[in-house]
Amino acid sequence: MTESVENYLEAILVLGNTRQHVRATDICAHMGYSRPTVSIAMKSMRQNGLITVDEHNQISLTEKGRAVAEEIYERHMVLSQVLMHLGVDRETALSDACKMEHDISDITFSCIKKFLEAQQETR
Amino acid sequence: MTESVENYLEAILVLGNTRQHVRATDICAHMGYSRPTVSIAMKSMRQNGLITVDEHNQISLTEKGRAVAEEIYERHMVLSQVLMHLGVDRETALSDACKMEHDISDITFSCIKKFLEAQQETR
DNA sequence: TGGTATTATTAGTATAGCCAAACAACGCGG
DNA sequence: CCGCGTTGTTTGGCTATACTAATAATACCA
Repeated sequence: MTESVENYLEAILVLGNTRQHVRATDICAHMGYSRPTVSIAMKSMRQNGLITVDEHNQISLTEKGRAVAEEIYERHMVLSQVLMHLGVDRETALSDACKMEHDISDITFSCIKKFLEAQQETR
Repeated sequence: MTESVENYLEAILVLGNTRQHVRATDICAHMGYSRPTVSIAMKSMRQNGLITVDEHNQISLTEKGRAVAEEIYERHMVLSQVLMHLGVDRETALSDACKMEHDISDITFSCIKKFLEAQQETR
């Protein structure tokens, strides 16, 4: 599971929450990539059982794909909230969280999450 | 300045603290890369004014290279300490810090550093 | 029905970063 | 002083990830 695949999955999850259908074009607009780039990424993700594409080119996450997407999305949320808690502005926090989310181990993530929860309790 | 170049610079800095000379072979051993890989990386870093190589193949950081190396090294130290403070074991903290150090913005790093300093004061 | 706009795909290109194999150069020890 | 081990470099290959240009398919509308 590479960083770019994780980002595509997260994008599909997020886009699915704000519209009926997700198509490759929507992902292009969201991520700022060209159509061929997204087309090839979708092909590979399809072959790896992470998404399905129906006859109207509508993209859906498989169970496997959704599991990854949701994990990454949770990391994104937790990490950006922690950074904002430390005083980082929203935009920077979201952007840095997007990079960190792919790199950190489960151990590190769970410790950071615990820290955030402890902070929120004493709020 | 790519992640791999930053890591090479950091390795040269660290190796320079524990031995007289740093050669490409030392970097291979330290980083687990092949000699051709390191050779090509050094060539590019030489051309970019980050290192110099003398007639005995001993590698030195230029002022520019040292500045980057030290900045990355500081990030490595601060980030791993913060993670350990949050309960992450030493090995995981060092390894995750090594990836995070390339990802985060100056803003985020300075906020994390401030947090660590505040924690150390109240220790 | 036929044309236009949108969308998807294919083909080819580029960069980064790694590898192994092969070759070159240097230095030390017999 | 010559050969062998260590070190460095060149060559060529591979994967990942992006791009542009061109083509194909679809979808909608007059």
